[in-house]
This record gives sequence, structure tokens and C-alpha cells, in this order.
Amino acid sequence: MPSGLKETALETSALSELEVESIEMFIGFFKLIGLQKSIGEIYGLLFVSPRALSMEEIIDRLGISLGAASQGLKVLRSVGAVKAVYVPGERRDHFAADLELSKFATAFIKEDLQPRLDRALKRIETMESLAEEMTPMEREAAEERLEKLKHWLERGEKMLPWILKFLVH
Amino acid sequence: MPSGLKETALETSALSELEVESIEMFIGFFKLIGLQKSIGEIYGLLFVSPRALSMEEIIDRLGISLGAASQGLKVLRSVGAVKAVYVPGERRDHFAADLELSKFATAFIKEDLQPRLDRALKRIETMESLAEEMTPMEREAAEERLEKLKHWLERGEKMLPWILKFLVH
DNA sequence: ACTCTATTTCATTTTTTATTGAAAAGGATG
DNA sequence: CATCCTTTTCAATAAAAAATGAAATAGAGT
Repeated sequence: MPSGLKETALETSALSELEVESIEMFIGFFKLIGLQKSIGEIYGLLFVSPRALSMEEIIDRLGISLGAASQGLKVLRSVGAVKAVYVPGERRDHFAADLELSKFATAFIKEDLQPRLDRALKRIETMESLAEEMTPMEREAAEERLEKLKHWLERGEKMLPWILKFLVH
Repeated sequence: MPSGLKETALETSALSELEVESIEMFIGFFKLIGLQKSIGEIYGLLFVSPRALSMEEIIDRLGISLGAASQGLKVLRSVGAVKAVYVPGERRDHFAADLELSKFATAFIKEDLQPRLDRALKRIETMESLAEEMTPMEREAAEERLEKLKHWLERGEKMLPWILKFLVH
């Protein structure tokens, strides 16, 4: 069998040790920021791949479904972790890992953390006004707590831009 | 639904608006660091409670199961977010939220993030040695990537202690 | 030590989340 | 514009995670 260009058969070529290590590592990182296993697998594979891979190759090597591959790549592109690469003479899209790893963290901070802190701070205002209708004793206790929480959230908000800068260089 | 099938000591009193706000907020925060809804509920309730609550009260007010309450409180105590409080004349344990909110974040960083970064850095060493067996071209590509990742992880490792200090004050 | 009540544990059930794959849509090529 | 190959979508299914509650355990009070 010539190791030729068009190989449509589902010949699942085993993953190398290097690939397995990379995949396992990225599955872990991605889970941490709430992304599923299949997304970690795709990125892990692309990260150590010396060339861009087509979706079919990704499906074949990882043994994941068409849907998972398509959706996973969509997410990865949306956060800038993977880019589509033009390969001359190839009809299919090919995908390569973007090595600017800080992008995930940046996307996570901007899209998850920052908005969550904003919402929490709004919520605290609501809670402060709700606390006004309590008995003086309860009210004081509630206000002390809300104050502490607010202080802490504000501290977090101040920190995020700093972290972003640090990550980007 | 038949009413009054079961008569227990405490009636299910509805949650106040303040309590609902607090609970929703903490459910969100806790999910973020990988803790389940029931844990967020418990902490959210205790956070705005002017006095320590018994496990039965927590179960009753939140409508969660015995098991969830027991396990949730265990986790919350283990990360220092909740403490058992002695209430004179009461046989049951009573629980109060620890207001040092930085504790969660600290626990999360020390128990999840830090070890994860350490493991990843070890893994990269493994990967670097695996890369040595590749063809020169592939090897160079892999090494470039591993170098970048390593650099990024080291940057993260340097940052964590700083964040910890910032959180604690 | 015995009885009760409180708490923990854990096998089962429920709920939530991720994956699959067939069908639909998109798009290049002749 | 018809065909063929690729990619996306999404309802169904599978897998994973969380909650339940009965039984086991712990422990206080008598």
C-alpha cells in the first residue's frame, strides 16, 4: 500500500508517545477552563504536529466523530488557538495550532472571568439594597459581609488587567 | 402532590431574595473552580446568614439531601470556607461561613493550579527527550513548540505566588 | 451499656454534559 | 448548474457527574 496522498480508509495510525503526552496535557488544561476532552485532544495533537492537518486526519488519528471534530475546531478557532492554513493543491481545510498560548488564558479571562466579576458586583448592589429591609442587627451583619465580598471582587477586577499584560508580555 | 404527608420539626421556609441572590452568585463562583451546585448553595446560604445553621436547617431551607449537605459541608470545611461553631445548649453541629473569601482562591491555586503547572513542566521534559528520536526537521519544529510552552508555564509559575500574596493582602 | 439523635458513607438514581452520526448546507470543479 | 466532496448542524445517545436516601457509624445523654 503506497503511503500516498489520498487515503480514505479508516486506518487508525497509532498516536506517538509524544502526541499522547501532548494530548493528555492539553486535555487537562482545557478541562480547567471548561472545555471538553475532545477539544483538548484536537489541540494536543495539532500542537506537536509538524504540519497542518485536515479534519479527516484529525478524526482518523484521534478516533473522534465528525461532529466533535467540527465543533471542536470551531471553538478552537473562535478563541484563536487554531488557525486554518492554506495548503496548495488541497481542497480540504487544514488546521494548525497557534503557538501563542496566552490566547486561551486571555480569552478565558476576558470572556469568563471579567464578565463574571462585573455581574457579581452588580449583584452585590442589589443585595445591599435588599439588606436595608432587614432588622438592624441582621442588616449590620449582612452589610459587613457584603462589604468584604465587594472589596475582594474589586481587588480581583484590578488584578485581571495586570495578569493580561503579564501574559501577553 | 399530597400535602402534609410528612411532618418534620422544621417547615420549609422560603428563601429570602437576599439569600437567593447570594446563593446564585456563589453557585457560579464555585462551579468556576469545579465545585458542584449544592456546595455553592450551602455557602451562599451561610454567607448571608446572621447566625450559624445546623445541617438540618441547611437541608430544610435549601431542599437538598442529607448526603449532599454532609458532603458539601465536608468539602467547605476542608478548604476553610466554613467552620463548625459551638452553640451553647445545642447538640447539633452548627456551621458558619468563614468570611476570608481569599481562602477558596488560595486553596484552588495551591491545590489545583500549582500542581498542574508542576506536572506539565515535568511532562515537557519527557516530551523533549521523546522529540530527540524524531527526524531533524520534525525535531526542530517540536522543540520550538515545547520551548514556547515551557516558557509560558514558567511564567505562570512565577505569577502564582504573586497572586497569592495579592489575595491574602 | 443502652437509647436516641446526628452525621457519614456509598450504591443507586437522576441530572447534566459531551459525543455521535445522519441529514442538511456549503462550496469547488468541470 | 449538477455533481461530488467537505463541513456544519442538531436530535438522539452515551458518558460523566452530582444528588439522593437508606444503612452504617459515631457520639451524646441518661
